[in-house]
Formats: sequence, C-alpha cells, structure tokens
Amino acid sequence: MLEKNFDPKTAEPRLYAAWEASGAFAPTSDPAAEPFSIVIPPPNVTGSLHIGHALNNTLQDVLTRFERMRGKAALWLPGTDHAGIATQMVVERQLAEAGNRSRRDMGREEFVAKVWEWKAESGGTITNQLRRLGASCDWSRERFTLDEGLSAAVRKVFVTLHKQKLIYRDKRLVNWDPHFQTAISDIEVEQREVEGAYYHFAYPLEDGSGEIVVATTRPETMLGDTAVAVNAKDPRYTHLIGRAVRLPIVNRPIPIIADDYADPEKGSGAVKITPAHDFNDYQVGKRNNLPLINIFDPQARLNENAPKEYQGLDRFAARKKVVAEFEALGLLREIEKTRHAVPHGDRSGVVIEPYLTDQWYVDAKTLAQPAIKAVEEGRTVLEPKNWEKTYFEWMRNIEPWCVSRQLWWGHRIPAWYGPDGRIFVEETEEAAKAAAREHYGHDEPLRQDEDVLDTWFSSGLWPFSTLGWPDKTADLARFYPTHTLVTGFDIIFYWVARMMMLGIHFTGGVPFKRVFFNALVRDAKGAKMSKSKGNVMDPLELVDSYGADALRFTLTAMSGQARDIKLSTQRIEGYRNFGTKLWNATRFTQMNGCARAEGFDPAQVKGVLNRWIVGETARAAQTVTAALEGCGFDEATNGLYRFIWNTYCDWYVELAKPLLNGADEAAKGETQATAAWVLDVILKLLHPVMPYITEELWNQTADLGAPRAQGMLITAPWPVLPSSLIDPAADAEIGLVIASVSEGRSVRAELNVPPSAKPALLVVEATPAQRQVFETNAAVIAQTLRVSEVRFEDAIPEGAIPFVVDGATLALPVAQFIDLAAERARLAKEIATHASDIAHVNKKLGNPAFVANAKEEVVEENRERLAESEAAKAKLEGALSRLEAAG
RNA sequence: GGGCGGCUAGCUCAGCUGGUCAGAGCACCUGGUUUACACCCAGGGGGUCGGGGGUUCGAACCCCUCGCCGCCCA
Repeated sequence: MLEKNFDPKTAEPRLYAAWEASGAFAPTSDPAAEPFSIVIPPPNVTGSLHIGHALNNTLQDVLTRFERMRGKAALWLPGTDHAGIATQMVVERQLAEAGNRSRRDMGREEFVAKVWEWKAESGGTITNQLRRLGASCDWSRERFTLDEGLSAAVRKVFVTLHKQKLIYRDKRLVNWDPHFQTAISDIEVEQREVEGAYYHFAYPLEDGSGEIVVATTRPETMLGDTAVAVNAKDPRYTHLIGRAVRLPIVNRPIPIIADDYADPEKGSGAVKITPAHDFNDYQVGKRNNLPLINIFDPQARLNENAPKEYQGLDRFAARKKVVAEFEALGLLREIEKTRHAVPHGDRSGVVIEPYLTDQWYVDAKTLAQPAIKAVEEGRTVLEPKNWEKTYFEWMRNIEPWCVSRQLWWGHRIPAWYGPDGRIFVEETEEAAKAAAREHYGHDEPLRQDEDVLDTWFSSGLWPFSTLGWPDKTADLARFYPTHTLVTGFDIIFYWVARMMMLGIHFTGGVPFKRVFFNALVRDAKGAKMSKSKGNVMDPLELVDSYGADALRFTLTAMSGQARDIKLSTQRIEGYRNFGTKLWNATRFTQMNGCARAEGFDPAQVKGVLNRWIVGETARAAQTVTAALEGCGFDEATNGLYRFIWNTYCDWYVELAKPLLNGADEAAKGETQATAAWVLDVILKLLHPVMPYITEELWNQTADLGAPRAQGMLITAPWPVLPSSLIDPAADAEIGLVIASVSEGRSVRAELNVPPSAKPALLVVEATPAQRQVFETNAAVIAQTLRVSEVRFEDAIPEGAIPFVVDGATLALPVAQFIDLAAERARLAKEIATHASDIAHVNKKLGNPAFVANAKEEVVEENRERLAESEAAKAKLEGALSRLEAAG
C-alpha cells in the first residue's frame, strides 16, 4: 500500500540515481532510432541555478523525455561556459575580499591558475542543481567551452576565418570598459537613461572677432576636440567655415569645418568634434582628415595628451574641472538639465568610453547572409514566430563583431607577432614558428597576442564543437543539425545569431531546426528578479518546499506566455496538490484491486463507463502529444491537469465506485483492468513534466497484476492511441449521467436539501434512449447524487422539484425540505437564464441576413438551441405556476 | 524616433483559423468526517473582454485610432 503522500525529499535523489545508473540518459544505440538532439544553453561554469535556468532546462527536459519515450535516440547534451568576463570578475572580487594581490600584481599565469582552482571548486554546483531538477542530460557527454576539444575547435575556426579574410585586425573606435579595461562588443553595451546636462560652451574665434557656442553632455572630451563642425547650409555660420577657434584651456587652434553631421535644428547648430572619443565624431574626422587625439588611458583617466593639471585625473573629476574652468573663464553659457541615454557595460555597470584601439573583428555582415537565408527559407524556424522579425532586423544591419578582449580568462587568440609586427595566425605555436621561418628565412622570436576571445565566440560553436567537430565523429554525423534549441530571447543576438552564422559557415548545415524562445521569469508582481531588489526566488528552495515536479509543472504550464512569467508560490502549491491528487487516485485504485490484466485491449472493453474513459484517455493522449510536438507546453499541462483531475478523478473514479463495490464480477473485473490501464497511460503522459512522482508510482504499481514489458517509466513507450477508441455513444451516455448528477447536486445545494437526505431521483420525461441510460446507470447515479433510487414517473408529483437536463425532465421529491422562497428564486433564476438565451438566439434567427449568410450548420445549431431553451423554459414555468398554485 | 509584447472575474492567466467564448486556477462565500485525497469533496457569487471608431448577418478574436504598462533597437 502506498504511503499517504509522496515524499519528494527521499524519492527524488533515489530515482535520479536509478535513472542515471540505468544509462537511460544516453541516447539509445539502436541505429534505427530517429535522432533527436538538444544542446543545453551552457550556464556559466561557476554559476548557480536561478529560476530562469529552471524554466529553460525544464522545457528541454520535457522535450527530451517526451522524444525518448517516443523511441527516438534522444540526446540532451549538457555543458558549461567559461564565461570570460563574468568569471574573471568573480575571481577578482574574491581575491580582493581575501586581501590577496590583484590580478595584475599576480601575473597572468598565476591568476589563470586561480580561476581554474575556482572552477574546480565550484564548477560542479550548477550541474548538480540541474540534476536536482530532474534534468535527464547525458552527463557522459558533458563539455566545457575551455576543454581541450572545444579549444581546438575555437583555434580552427579562428584560423580558418582569418585565412578567409573573415577575421581581421583593425584600429577603430571600440566600446571600452574602463573597469575591466577591455573592449566589449556592441551588444554588451546597455543604454541607460540618466540625469545629465548639456553644457553650452563658448569657443572664442581665433581672431577674437566673436565666439561659437557648442553643447556637450561630456565636457571633458573637449580636451580632445580637433574641430568645430557647422552645416554648410546654415547661414549663421557659412562665413566662418575655414576659419578657426581657439580651444579654451588647451589653448589650441582648431578649424571650423563644414559637415552635414551638424544639424542646424539642434542647439546652436555647431558641434564640437572629438574624433577619438565619439562614434559620430570619428566619422566626421575621417571625412575631414582631422587628427585624432586620445586623451584617456585604459582606466579612462586623462593621459599625457591633456594639459598638465588634468593628467591622471579621472574622467568625471576632469568633467567638473572643465566646467569650473569654463565658468571662471566666463565661457560657460548655459547648463541645460536633461535625461539622456548613456552607454554602460552590461557586466561592469560603468560608463563605456569610445576608445581607439587595435582589435580583432569578425566580418559578421558576410557570415550573416546565409544565416538570414536559412530562416527565410524555414530551414530553421524561430518560435514564437514574431522573433524572426527581430532576428532579421538585427542580422540585416549587423556590424563587425569585435571578438578580442583584454582579459586573461578565455581562449587566447592564436596570433603571433614577429619583431617587425608581422602577424602569423596559426592553430599552434609550432605552426606559427614554421610560418615565421618561412617568411623571414630564419627563426625569429614570436610573441603571442595577449588577448582572449569573446566568450560568445566559443559558445557560437557549441552545437557542433560539443559533438566533436572538427573531427568527423559519429555523434556529429548522427546528431547535427540538432533538433530544437530552447533559450531565452535575451540572448538571441549574443548566441542564437552567432551559432547560426558560424554553424552554417563551418558545417554547411543549420545548427538547429527549431529555436524555441522561452519567457522570462519575473516575481509575482511582474518585476524582474534581482539580488538588489531581494525578490529572487531560489529554484532549489522551491524544490525543497514543493518538490521538483511541482516547480516543473508550474514553469511548464506558464511558459505559454509571450514574454514574462509571473511566478507565485501559490501556483506551485496548487500543482504540488495536483501531484498529491494523482498519488491518492493511485492509492484508491490499489485499494480496489485495480490491476493490469494480461492482454488487456482498450478497444474491447464492454462497459459504457469504461468505453467512455478509454475514449477520453485517447483524446488526452492525442492532445498532449500534439501539444508537445509543437512546443505548446501550456496546452500540454492544462490538458493533463484537466484530464487527470476533472475527468479521471472527479468522474471516472467516482462513477466507477459502484462497479468496484458491486456484485457484477465481470463488470468489476473490467473496471479494475481499465482503471489500471488508464493509470499507466496517465503516468506516461505526465512523465515528461513530472518525472519523479510518475516514476515512483510506476515503480510502486509494478507488482499489480500483469507485469509490464518495460522496466522504468523513463524509457517506457509513449502511448499512441487511435481515435477509433473514442465511442460517441459512450460519450453521450456518460455525458447525460454527468449532466444529471451535476444539475441534481446544484438543485440540492440551492434548496438546502441536507446532504444526509436521500430522496429518489424521478425521471419524468425522457426519450427512450435517455430512459435506457437512466436505467442502466441507476446505481451510479444513486451513489454520486446521493439519492435512494432512480424511478420513472409519468408526472411531477406534488412537492417534487423539477429540473431539465438535455431536454429530459427530472425531479427530486424533497417536499419536506422545501423552502418555498428558495425554490421560487431558483426557478425564476433558471427561467431568466433561458429567457435571455432565447432572446439572444431569437434576435439572430430573426435577422434575415443572418439566416441568409451564416453557414448552414451555424443556423441549424441556433435553431436547436432555441428549441431546447424554449422547451426547458416552458417546463420550468409550469413548475413555477404549480408552485404558486400550491403555495 | 523605430520595432515587439501586454491591457479579459479581486489576483495570475486560457481563449488556436470571427458564430455555446465569456473560461481555468487561486482568492472569496455556503455546505460537507459519502473509509483515495482537508495538499480534499460539492455548490455559488463575480467580468458591458483598456477607450473610441470601422469591416461583418455576427467581433474578446479582423482593420484604424487613442490611452496606459513593459521590453528591445536607435
């Protein structure tokens, strides 16, 4: 006998260990099995599981378990990302907290060793957390972006792209993060609205004949100004073009130039030009051959190109000083408060500076073209579809991708420099040396590029590098292209786009056939979860409190939402209860001898109730299957919930009780077998979403009746049930029983008939078919409606309360309990409902245009509905008038 | 400024190709020890589907427009 409740705390670790030990997580070796593969979005190796991971990985696990049960060679390939900036940041912080030397004092080698130490220490955390969630990843294939194989893939890709001239070195403005002292890519820059000001500065004309006013939100950049631009069409300034102003503080003459970038409508119409520290100004500088003066050092302190008294000052201190000096000089014309967007590093949170450096770039424009085409042609489908627009928009306007980072944790760029600065890009140092020897005619000392690659460079190779590329492995042949990628839309550019570009370029095939973008999880109020807000929900705490299944079901059920999921513990609790409900339903069947029958064939069951539940089971299986095939996760869970709780527990089990306790041994036996069969199907259908409780129940019911062909549920075959199992006659019959019982209960409740009272149920008017139904189901109705018997009468007896179900008139003789007022109210309410329905339908049918234009079946449907309502209303009105007469 | 998503019962959300589509869960109210389950059972109240306009015989669903809320890109 089952315990009273499922205990996730003890069962989950036990079951997970059993699955893992059984080898079920690895794809079947059956060569005939169709492959189904998913690569995990690799979490940061030193990270820990947050609720977003929980959602993302639950969905992947649902798909993987589903396809595994469907007999496919299902591979969910796990792994972690070295997460360059993020990990380096964590380790640096730890060093600082421990009072250690800084990374620069420590040196590269020692620091990187420290990071590996930290990886060894904390690297297993998140994968163990995934196990707790129930993730059925094939851990034997686990990869890490910095492991040897993946590093080789990175070098190969870099070198190949370089030889194809799709990677090149260039000196241009980059987004410079002064905190990490590295370049970052465009998408790592976050625009944040901040309070700021336009400072209006007057630049005196060189000849002292006047001034020109320019405005800026970054006053300190004026120290690097090399021109003032005006629009050639702006009559206020045409006469000044070609002349010069004397740059205050710096005391340097700079030209007044004409350039369309100056917008006469904006501010004074004149703009200061700082080509080395502004992306727009850089273009202006290029067009006009202006000198570039870099005024910052890597930490964004003023360098030797600034006036003496500014050198070494932080940029924000310099800003204050510049403003103060302008004021002192009498050249500060205005300070205009404003809110404006300022670029910030998404990791460091500090203000980004455009900064002139040498970096490595990927020609994304070229790589993007086939990636755009692949989605246009549907070789990769993005779900929900509307993300394709976002994808196209970004891909069609893509900029060169800056892939070098001035960090130490990551893949070191495979480029070596000769003494004369010549670059040798090769997969190994030996190859670079050989190339150098070839070039110079003798050995020369080479120096490897200090920089590492953007983390997303290696994750961009993930779908094929993890399968063994560049080697032609069996896994690569079998599992690439992968089937579905499940990820958050927040990394569509960072990751999905890059995988598309690199995957197609290097393998010729798309990396995945389908991308499913899951929603973002927010707190119950809809706010983004963040540590600073203190509204973070720890998935592991939720697993502790409610079990992994409840959390999984909740996340799956809510993942239909377009953008956000507002997660509340109430919801999780509700689904925990759902699990308990199933647990107890199983307990019930166990207590009632429901055991699998040898050779049970659902198509052969005789009893109408059993035929009905077999049909409902087939419907449920079809719904869930179709939903999961199409990533309709909410549809799948809602279907399961309704079928299991409302259909199976509330009706089938209740209606089956008389049969299970009855004297008809044949009917009892069939019902026991059917109940057991349905339960097995339920466990299978629910398993992908709630793997633990279903596996446990599967296990606990293993000894009941005929043995199952298969061992664990995780690898049991998915139910495929044909529509032929649906019996319309059984549907109609049980439908009438359910409607009668529901309506009867409603009448009892409204009239305050005591629950202990057991009147008879009178069938007064019914078609012969309906009478047959009431006859054969009398026992069932008696028990569920709590009536003494079902009896046929020719007329409604004095004091009996009538109600109408499917056109049949039923009545409950409960004169002794009748509250006249309550009954009158009840009848009046029912009549009113019908009356409004009749009015509604009449209005439609009375409209000749409706009858003329609407589809025939719609018109017919309305006619039937009208007739039904009118009949019911008439009967109830008769009852009401009798009541009035009697009263 | 451009794009996207949302605005349906007190709360969180379903409502797929216009015609029982006005729903579910939670919350609330009433009743219940029917030996699977109080993490339960039965019953009930509650919404002019953000505003306005249009298309249509018919619109929560299609079109236009306005208003909020959120996200992304400039």
